[in-house]
Amino acid sequence: MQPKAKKKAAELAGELPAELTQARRFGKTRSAQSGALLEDYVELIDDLLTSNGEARPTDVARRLGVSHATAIKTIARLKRAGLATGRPYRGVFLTQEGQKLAARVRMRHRLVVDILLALGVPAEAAEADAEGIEHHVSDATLRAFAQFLESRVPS
Amino acid sequence: MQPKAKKKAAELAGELPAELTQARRFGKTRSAQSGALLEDYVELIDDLLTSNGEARPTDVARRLGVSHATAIKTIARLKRAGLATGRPYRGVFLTQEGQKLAARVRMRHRLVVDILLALGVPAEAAEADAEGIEHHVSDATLRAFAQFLESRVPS
DNA sequence: TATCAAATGTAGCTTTAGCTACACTTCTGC
DNA sequence: GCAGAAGTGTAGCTAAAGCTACATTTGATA
Ligand SMILES: [Mn+2]
Ligand SMILES: [Mn+2]
Ligand SMILES: [Mn+2]
Ligand SMILES: [Mn+2]
Repeated sequence: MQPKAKKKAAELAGELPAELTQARRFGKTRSAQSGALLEDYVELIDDLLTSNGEARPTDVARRLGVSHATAIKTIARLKRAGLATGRPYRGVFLTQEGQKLAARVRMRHRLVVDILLALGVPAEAAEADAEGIEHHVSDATLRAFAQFLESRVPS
Repeated sequence: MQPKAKKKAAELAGELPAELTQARRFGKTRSAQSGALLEDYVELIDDLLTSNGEARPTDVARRLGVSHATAIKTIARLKRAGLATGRPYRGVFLTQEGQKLAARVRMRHRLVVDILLALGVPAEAAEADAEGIEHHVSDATLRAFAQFLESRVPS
């Protein structure tokens, strides 16, 4: 049904099929995406705990721009995932694991914003785009970003 | 329930509430994400049409690493959105709108990969991360990327 | 031309993420 | 101490994106 001549040649040459490579990349993107929401929640809850001493579902909801019912359901998912704790009507807290994740996520967020600014992206666009981009930056890419920023003349 | 003194001062100073700004950013990220899958499908279908002359659901599925049933359902969504056409058992094609989107998406994808490479990200990480990052790059950021690459010494 | 493998499509299930509407606590102010 | 507002939680809906299992169509080939 399809011409296979070239494909066979490539496989014989030891390359792994391009389709598999592409499928693996898309798969990585999908799993990064499935963690993105939890990352944002954890980062935000940590912010609220630091600045307010408490993190209430309503505050989380307002900052994210979703209904409080949605926020509460996602917070339940955080608890199931072992990232958060808290008793009914008593606010949300982070487990140790949640705190570790929050720290990593915040660091990565800052680094992404800094890179965008260094590339000349306007401040508001940098902040807005970083909110989505951050979840798709691998460790290897993160290292490259850090090194690039270090190697710059600091202002 | 919360101390409001500082907040009121900021509002009186003419700043719009930080919560709203943050909520708007998260909202942008959510809508970018909801378009991401369609963008990848359209780009991939265009690839297949160019290289094979046809785009079959099975090929789309294999390249994306999902089941053919999933691919078919998403392709139905593309048709509903006016991006694709095609009759049962006869392959998928792109509408004019779909072709225009594919062109934009491919250009943006290349630019993101190029920027990552320019920043010293290893090739495979650049390709993999770009697959997710691309969907969160605004026009303003895209312009900054293009300008940054132009202003480089070309090798 | 009849067969049969591959491709395509359909059905039905799960999880996630959003919403509105309603019910129940908590806490503040009087 | 109580009333009412604010916050929290639950129920029930939709749509997306994934899956497996099964049914149907196409088309290559014997
Ligand atoms: Mn984010
Ligand atoms: Mn963030
Ligand atoms: Mn992509
Ligand atoms: Mn792409």
